Amino acid sequence: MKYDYRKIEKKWQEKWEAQKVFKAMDAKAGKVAGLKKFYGLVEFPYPSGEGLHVGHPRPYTAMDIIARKKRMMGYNVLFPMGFDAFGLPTENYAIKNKVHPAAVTKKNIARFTEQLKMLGYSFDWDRVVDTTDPNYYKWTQWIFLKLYEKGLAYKASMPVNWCTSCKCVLANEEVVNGVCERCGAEVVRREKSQWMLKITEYAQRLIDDLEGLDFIERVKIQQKNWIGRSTGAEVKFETTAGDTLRVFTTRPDTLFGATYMVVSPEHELVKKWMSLINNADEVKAYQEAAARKSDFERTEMAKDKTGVKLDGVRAVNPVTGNEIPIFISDYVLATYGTGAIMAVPGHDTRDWEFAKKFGLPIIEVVAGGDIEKEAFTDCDTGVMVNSGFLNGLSISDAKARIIQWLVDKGLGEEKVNYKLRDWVFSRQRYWGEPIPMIWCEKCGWVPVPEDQLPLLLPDVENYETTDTGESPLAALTEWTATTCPKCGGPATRETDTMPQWAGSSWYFLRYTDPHNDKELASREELDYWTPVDWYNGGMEHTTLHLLYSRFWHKFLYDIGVVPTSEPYMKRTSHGMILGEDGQKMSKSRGNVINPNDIVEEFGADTLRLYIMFIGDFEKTAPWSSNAVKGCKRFLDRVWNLAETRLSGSEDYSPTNEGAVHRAIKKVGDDIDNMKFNTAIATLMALVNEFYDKQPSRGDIKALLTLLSPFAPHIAEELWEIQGFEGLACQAAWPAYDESKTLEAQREIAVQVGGKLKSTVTVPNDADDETVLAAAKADEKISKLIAGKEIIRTIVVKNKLINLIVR
RNA sequence: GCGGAUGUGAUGAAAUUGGCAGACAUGCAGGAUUUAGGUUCCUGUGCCGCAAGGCGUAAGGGUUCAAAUCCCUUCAUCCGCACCA
Repeated sequence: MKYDYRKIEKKWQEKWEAQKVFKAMDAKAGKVAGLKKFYGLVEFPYPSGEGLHVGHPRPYTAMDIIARKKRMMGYNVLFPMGFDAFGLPTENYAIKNKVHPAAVTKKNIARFTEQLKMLGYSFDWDRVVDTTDPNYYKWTQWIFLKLYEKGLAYKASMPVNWCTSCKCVLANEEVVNGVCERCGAEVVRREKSQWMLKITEYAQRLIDDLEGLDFIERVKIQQKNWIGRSTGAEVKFETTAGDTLRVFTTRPDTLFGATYMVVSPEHELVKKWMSLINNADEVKAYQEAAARKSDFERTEMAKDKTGVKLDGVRAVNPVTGNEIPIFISDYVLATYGTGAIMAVPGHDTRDWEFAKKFGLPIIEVVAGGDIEKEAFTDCDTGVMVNSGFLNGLSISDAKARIIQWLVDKGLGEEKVNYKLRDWVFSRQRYWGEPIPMIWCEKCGWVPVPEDQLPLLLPDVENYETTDTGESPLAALTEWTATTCPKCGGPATRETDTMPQWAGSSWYFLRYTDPHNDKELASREELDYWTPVDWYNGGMEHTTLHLLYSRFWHKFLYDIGVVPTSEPYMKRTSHGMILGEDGQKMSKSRGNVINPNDIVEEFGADTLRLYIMFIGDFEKTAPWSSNAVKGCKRFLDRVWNLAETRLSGSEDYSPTNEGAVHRAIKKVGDDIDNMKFNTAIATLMALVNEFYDKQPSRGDIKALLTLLSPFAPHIAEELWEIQGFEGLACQAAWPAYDESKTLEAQREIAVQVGGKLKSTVTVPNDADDETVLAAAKADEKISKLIAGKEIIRTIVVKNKLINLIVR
């Protein structure tokens, strides 16, 4: 009989579904059954119109293998799937084709579901979550109201990132190299009134709590870098205008070397000082030029420092008492620190460049470098000079000393600063969760009462965005016009919607209790299932979704909704799949691989196997059509071994026993460590072994059990042919006997003077004397050491012997 | 510039963490069976050499009985952040 993967795969997918084999038990049932729980999570996809990409199966198959193994080990496993369906591509498609985004979404989800089922994933399909479902986004809105209630959501007018193509604002995290993360269009700065979430309030906890988590190191590092904690001091400088200019510095020790100051072009004090400034026209021109530039342009110009001196206002260095000039310049960012710096050209590269260009004095306050040539920025060596009471101190002592001095004089304090900024949370688009807020002239912003949630997204005629920076919802006057929940007077609704990242910030909680209409999930289910034991997802979400969802989770923990302060115990990340040409897959390059084609030609089991065999799970890997064939060939070989029912007992055969035990150990360990490629190599080697030495019925049973997480359909079919009990996917994961994994005879490498010269075979765990005797008896070795004295012998048990001769 | 990685056959990659480099697969070569062909099964395949043997993990140096693995220098590639005070 032929290995008819089309028939087999469909047959078993239907059986699994009909029998609800992968349904997770709820908390109560799980506790009654006395099972340990395992919550394995993959990032739910955005259901795009293109359908499943070949990149999707990599993380999904990996976690599917892990989930399947956990079930076989007797865990109550929650392995859910859902759809992150709000977002721009669907909206843009809807605009272009004059259909409702909800209809497009429905169609896309149906397609994705079909494709995911085609690959045989063991998702619990009864728990599907769709972020655009009002029963779901009701709770997304509810969380927003809670954030507002606790003062963590606020509306503020500020310069924000504006995507010129999407025509909406972007969060900081969504701007990559000055362009829009999603569409690649230019991002410019616009002053807009936006809903903001105070993620900065959680900055320190988001860093600190990484400590106890089993996240891959690069995720931790990237999050820490993004949050960007730095410690230093805030220092107050009096100005001749009679006010105070505050700066943040990480080098308060260099205060004596501050010879001028720089404020960002947007700094509020500049407006205040304008009447005192003699060169106001020049200053204004510089401000306008800066405002016109995009962030990208501003950084591009960075190499060449520009700026204008504020003629008429000066600051006073608090330690020296000297009056020093103030400049405005692009190189100081309005959004970091206080938007102003004290410039220490002797010990900061940027200040040094600026001082050179403008002919400002450069004073050495830390000895050890040559400030004539360049700024001396080393913080570890060097001794304070030209610094009054700091002279002779080390940098770290000087920091402590000056901070104490500043505190005593009321001129400053120790300060921690973060690069992280608050999360811009409004989008001027249609296809997102409406922000449940109402503007009342009398009462200000008033939240939509909880019992009126969900605030449904109304139907509109036209989803087209406007360049005015308003959401399409703004045109719906009959929807926006409402009454104030507080005073009953006329009021208008907020017309912006939430960003794509809102729905995904808590979806993993909903999976634990997806049909609950009383709360976002019951506390019992949350207590049982959370935190997520293992979450795999893309590196590109490290400073977006992953950070946002940790923030929301911490907030929900603080208000007592969830039982843990962190959502995910373990985070791993997969590498990207490139095209055969080694380039990123894209339609324009024509190197896109469609999973449907592979399944059609080779079957889902082959695709699953190949995508895991392709290489190190964490690394990017190019697609190879040839290697796919190799995996199909392997499954054909498996099929040939077991296509007719074997007779005999279910014991391992004496000849294969060692290999089987070794395979059980290796495959199990490899799955736990996501080394799927070597796990599959082990299975291939085992099959090769079985071609050499006739396997018993028990050998085949072991093979099918180990294979079933990787290639579940063929394993199930052969399991049935062999007449083994139940389903392969419900079989117990086999145990191995350590003593049986060892071979009776060992081949030992024999080195002379550290170079491999021969090998000898000795019994397992042979003692040093036996090995030495065997080595000396070896023909090649005896020749080599003849007439020489062995001055040293090194034996590594079961591995090698090294003879040092003279 | 800062931070993080990575560099092994023709190709994708292994190497129990300092102990026989190249498992497993692809490709290629030869053979067998079958015979109209992305069939199956053997065998070979790091490089030089007829061989004995020698040389090999980006390059160079070091530590060690022993280095792909540890240390130093250099080069290359990738990723993240980027005037962050």
